[in-house]
Amino acid sequence: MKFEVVTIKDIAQALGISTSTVSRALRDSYEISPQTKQMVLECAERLNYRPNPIALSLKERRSRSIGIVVCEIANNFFSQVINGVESIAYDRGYNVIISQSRESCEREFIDLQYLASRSVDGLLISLSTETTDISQLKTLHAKGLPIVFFDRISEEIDTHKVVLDNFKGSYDATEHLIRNGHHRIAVLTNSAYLSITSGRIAGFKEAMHAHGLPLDENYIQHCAYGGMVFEEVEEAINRLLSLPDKPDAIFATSDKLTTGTLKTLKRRGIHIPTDISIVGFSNSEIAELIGPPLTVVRQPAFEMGQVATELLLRVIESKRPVTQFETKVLQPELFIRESVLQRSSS
Amino acid sequence: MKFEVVTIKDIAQALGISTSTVSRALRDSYEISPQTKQMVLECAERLNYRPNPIALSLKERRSRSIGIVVCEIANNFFSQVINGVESIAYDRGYNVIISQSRESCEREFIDLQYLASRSVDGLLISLSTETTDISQLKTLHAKGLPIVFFDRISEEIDTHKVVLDNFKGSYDATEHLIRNGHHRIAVLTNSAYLSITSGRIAGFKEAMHAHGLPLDENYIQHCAYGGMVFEEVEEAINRLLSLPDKPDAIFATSDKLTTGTLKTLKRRGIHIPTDISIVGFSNSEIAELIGPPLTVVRQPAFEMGQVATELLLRVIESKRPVTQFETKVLQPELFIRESVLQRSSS
DNA sequence: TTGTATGCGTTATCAG
DNA sequence: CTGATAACGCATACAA
Repeated sequence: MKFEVVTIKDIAQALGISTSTVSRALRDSYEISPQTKQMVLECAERLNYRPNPIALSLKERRSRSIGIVVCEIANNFFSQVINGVESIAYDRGYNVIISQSRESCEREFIDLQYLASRSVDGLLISLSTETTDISQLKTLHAKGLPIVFFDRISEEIDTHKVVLDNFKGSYDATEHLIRNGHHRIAVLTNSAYLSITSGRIAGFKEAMHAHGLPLDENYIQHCAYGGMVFEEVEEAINRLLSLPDKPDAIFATSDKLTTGTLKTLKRRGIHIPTDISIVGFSNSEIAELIGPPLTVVRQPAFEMGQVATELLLRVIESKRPVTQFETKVLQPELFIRESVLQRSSS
Repeated sequence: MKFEVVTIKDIAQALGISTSTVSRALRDSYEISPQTKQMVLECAERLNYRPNPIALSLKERRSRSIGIVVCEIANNFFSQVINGVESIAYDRGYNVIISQSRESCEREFIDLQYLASRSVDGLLISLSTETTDISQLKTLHAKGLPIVFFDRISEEIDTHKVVLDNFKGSYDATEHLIRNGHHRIAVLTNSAYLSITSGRIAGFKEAMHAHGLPLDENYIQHCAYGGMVFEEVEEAINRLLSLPDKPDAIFATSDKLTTGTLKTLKRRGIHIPTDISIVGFSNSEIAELIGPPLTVVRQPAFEMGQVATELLLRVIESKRPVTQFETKVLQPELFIRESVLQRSSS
């Protein structure tokens, strides 16, 4: 009951020639006569022949496919990255195999194992929140698997990286709040172990410092699962709102955290920006649809996917082992909208 | 520079036994002595042996992977479906290969070709808006590839199908608007060629009819790309709002169309529900975050993915060709919220 | 209980 | 110019 497929052998048989001749004719080898080529091509067309990539992969030890591991595809930032990846990969004849870690290092481990065994020619990865041990990636990389990190990177592996200027994104967002008269700015951010977190916190702190504002560590809340679990956001916000000196603005440092913040505030009946001002990293349409259109830090996700893929394919297709690696830094953009209350500036 | 992998041969060599013995030991065959098994297993562990699925696929003509084609992953409905699919597939030892058609039949064609050549053991598909010719799918199905349609199906192929009760979803949504005193209800819907569209329109019409309300075809607007192109939604809404007898409510029949509607209204400064009431199919959080939380028809997307996968695996793993196919109908749920203005009922 | 030989679809090498 | 053969990694029918 398996479905029969036309192979090179069928063509050979139909034409009474050898498989090697067929193979060469199909690959347009110079050592095949025009007539034979013609004949084979026609027959292949007629029988609706399709080369079997599995057999090819086995033989060539390459699959013309690249793997991408993200924490979640139901996240605008990552789905935009994937679109960017596909836009480049398809043009270059590569297929993209998508895996989600769902922020679990266990799932990430399984995904990687699968992709590796699936003979992907290269790997794009943005680490899961949980990941602390990247020995598996190191092993794969050491074995020669080209890897490009994007967004959530690891410094422990020397390879191409594509990141956002997290510091600047946060600095700008924070400064925007400060300029509008906010002093008690809270930050909702990812696990401190994620590469993106430190830059984002540093940008925030630096902006506060530059404007002579005090820092209160209670105003910095981490969400272990980056907001994938809604309750953690809710609890973090609740902690912030029950501080003796309640914040007058919240800065959420990721798409998911921004959404979670909005959801929590909505549920609690807290109005933006009259009750509290909000700014967040966000690539989703939500930002535009929320009460007053939300001021957001927009990440060039599509471009990040493209750049990462370009780098990866460059490594994959280079003859010699690549030893010089770059870290590309992309610039986020602050879209200023009405979600920040303009107070009398101090 | 390719990365060397441990094969069954390496184990055999290391142990001075034959590859077949190793193979059998690894598969825990009854004809291998416990000592040998032990030895092989230990050695495999030590050498970090990983079976090569490519070789397996080639040999067994199966890949233990299933393909899923959706129009877009950046769509909550579909990403939830995918999560449902993965939840079942992983437990049963199958991997899921995700493809997006981006509502283009050309991309869909390429995706299918890829998945088929990739020897997926089965296929889950929700057709693209553009697709009218399903001969490729028919061919694949005729060749024995198990296929399960979900959401956007085709009646032209006799196989398992999982759909939503589109009629009921629309009927309920429309009736909810009517009960709140709305008479001039407009519908924003997908291409008439999509399987889901007719049921959704029929449910709307039937509700209107049951409540003795007149039908005006001008109130029914189709979006050729189902809202994937924002402009088409904008234009459709503009057409509706410039009708001599402006609608007092809009019913959007898909996640994407609901979002597009909200975005357009926001941009035009039209307020919900004071200026116009809105109800829509939606699985995204947006519904909860929008101005007044939006009344929505929620589709059991995760469940749909699960059910479709169960059916597909049943076909894949059945020994005899399956001839009896079912069509499962899942029930949507109407979440009533404040997005509909309560008028004095007529 | 274990080893040998064959084939899955393809291409590369080596002979003609 | 074309054909036979081996090899990619694995499982299995057959032999021992």
